[in-house]
Amino acid sequence: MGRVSQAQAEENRRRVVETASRLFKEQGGQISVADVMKAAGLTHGGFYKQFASKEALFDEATTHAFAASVGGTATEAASPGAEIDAYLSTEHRDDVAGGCPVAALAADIARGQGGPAAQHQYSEGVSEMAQRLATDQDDGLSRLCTMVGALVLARATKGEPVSEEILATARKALGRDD
Amino acid sequence: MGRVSQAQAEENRRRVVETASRLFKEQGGQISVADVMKAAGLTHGGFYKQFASKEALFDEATTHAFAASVGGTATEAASPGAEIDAYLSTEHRDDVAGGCPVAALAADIARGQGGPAAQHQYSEGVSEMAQRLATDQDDGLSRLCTMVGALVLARATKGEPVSEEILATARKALGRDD
DNA sequence: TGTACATCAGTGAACGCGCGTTCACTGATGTAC
DNA sequence: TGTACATCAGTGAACGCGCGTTCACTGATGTAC
Repeated sequence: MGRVSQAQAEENRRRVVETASRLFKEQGGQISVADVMKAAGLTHGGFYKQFASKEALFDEATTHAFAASVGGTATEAASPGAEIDAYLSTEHRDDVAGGCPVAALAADIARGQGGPAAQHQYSEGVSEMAQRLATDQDDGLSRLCTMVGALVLARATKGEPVSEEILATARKALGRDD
Repeated sequence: MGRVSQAQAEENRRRVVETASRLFKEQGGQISVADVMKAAGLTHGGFYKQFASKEALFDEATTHAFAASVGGTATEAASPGAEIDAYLSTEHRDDVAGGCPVAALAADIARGQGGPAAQHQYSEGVSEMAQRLATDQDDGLSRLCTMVGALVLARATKGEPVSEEILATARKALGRDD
């Protein structure tokens, strides 16, 4: 399998970043380069033709995750209230790979996975999301805390009854009725 | 260094669990058995004389972390309000190893680090902490979501101005003035 | 447009390293008498 | 109480394995003429 067209190479690269974005959210920095490449349909040998290091991939994956999040499900919601309902649904709880990067990447970012670039990217993402959630009475940050906290806790307690309780209570606290 | 007294052995074991509890909270499952043992002042060879596996240590460390949390700083607070202030302080943000296990272990528990026992333990811890935070108007779960979310986000954004903003906003949302 | 050749994305094997785990050994501890 | 011996917590070296990363090689792509 010799050289590949520039267009193909770019598409492969994009697919690697997108795959990495999903797998890093789902499994964190412990996912291996080989696993990411395999999931993207490639072998791991070519990885360093496209990326300087695993950390560099994490940085790009973080950027991608936030870009996809802003353009994705979150914004498509009909109303701000519907966005909250979607965020605090069992579907979102169960879809870590496709879900909110703020919630999924928090631990890895806090532990320094991916350089300062990723951390800054993350902080920007937090601020932007807070702005999107802002109302007349609230700057959005405290609503974001409740939403992220609820999602993180619901995921960690998944399988126990309290998991659904958490989502329901948070919805209520944010003005969505049961 | 031959055999050691039963009392000494028990104390060593306790120290390993306590050290592991701190290091797992701080660095998650990626901390190595050798690092934990070294931090406890032992060599890694003896580890399997005391524990069945790294996962078994994680389970015990989780139990220990919750026990220490209930008996620790959290409860010593003069009032429920003071507890919230302590929880949402920069000191707590910066002391992951000594801090709340609900916030620090969420990601690892969600990713299945440590068996079902650890996850159940964790869920119990969540419920207990929620009860402790309950008021007349609130069952405590939504307050817990806000607190955990704020702490997790403040840690992930540490070093950026938004980190302190998050803590302050959450304090305000929970009825603590600036 | 056609031909000759340089480029380089992707492959697959290999590297050093640190991991979780195992094991032969040590010698102070605990115990049987 | 004292002695002889079995126990076993801890040591340090070793194990197989998977990791991040490197590299020689391939051969279709891109380009110079």
